[in-house]
Amino acid sequence: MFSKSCKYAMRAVLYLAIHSDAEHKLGVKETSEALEVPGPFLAKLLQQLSRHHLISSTKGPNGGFFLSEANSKANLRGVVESIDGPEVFSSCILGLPVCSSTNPCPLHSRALIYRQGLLELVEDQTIKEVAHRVERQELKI
Amino acid sequence: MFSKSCKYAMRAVLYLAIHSDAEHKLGVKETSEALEVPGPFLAKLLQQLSRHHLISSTKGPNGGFFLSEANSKANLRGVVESIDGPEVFSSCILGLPVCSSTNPCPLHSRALIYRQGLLELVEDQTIKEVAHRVERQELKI
DNA sequence: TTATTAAAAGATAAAAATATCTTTTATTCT
DNA sequence: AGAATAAAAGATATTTTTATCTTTTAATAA
Repeated sequence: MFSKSCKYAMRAVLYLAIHSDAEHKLGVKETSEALEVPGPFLAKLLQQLSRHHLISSTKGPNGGFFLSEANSKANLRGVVESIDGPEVFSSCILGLPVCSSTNPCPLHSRALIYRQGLLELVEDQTIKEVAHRVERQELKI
Repeated sequence: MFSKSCKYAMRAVLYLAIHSDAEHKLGVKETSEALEVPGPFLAKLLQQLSRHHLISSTKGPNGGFFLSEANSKANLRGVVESIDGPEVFSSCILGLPVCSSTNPCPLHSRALIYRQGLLELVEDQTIKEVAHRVERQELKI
């Protein structure tokens, strides 16, 4: 499914959505400890997300990572595509290099449906909305 | 999604379903060349499938891999679970070690739906049925 | 029963993903 | 301006996955 990196990234983004804003930034250390993921590795992922403008960051004292208003109004699709690449939503389920409706693998049409579900999963709610649900329902991330 | 190994395995099983039976067994070489996958690597996968009785094999002259009638009446789920493990259909989409309906991650309920689709994809037709479609519609594998 | 064939098993290697460590750069505060 | 802080960037290490190679075992056929 999604790579370990991608899962770390999604969880980190949700954590930032809940615990950070432009006035309260979070360091890698706090975030990685809260999520129990390797700190230096998460740092790389957050840097990558920041470069792609999916999260925000500043250096120096009181600096750190955070979600801007704009960031939190986006959905998780961008995060997934930034880490695992856009192909996760389109690549052939049998791994064929070319597989399309005109030239399909035997599972193609069914795979389309399943894949649509996957896309909706990360696309039909904003990060902010997911984060709110986590808070209201005390969900784990 | 599925690992490269798993994709190779599914394609090989379909290839065997089409081109082999108890009287016409196929060697690793022919199969790997037809599918353009690394031979020694495919050999390992086929051995594993054979150990799990998802495909059949015999040694010696005229030996090789093939699908028995029983093998081809099964579906692809067993193949996937044999290679990637049963967790592919149940593990948390965010990678949380525990994630259930009583203790869900924020994407849990939606992930259930998508995952159901994935399961149906490999479960609701027999290998034989898929193979027939490949032949009738000249699909690639 | 001997030679041959092909899978099974075991050992090794290469590549990719995951994880860590060090140095540099930007920012803030004193 | 200088010290401190934290991300950015770069280099390195470990683990897992993917791939290959060699030896052994089982089966067939001559």
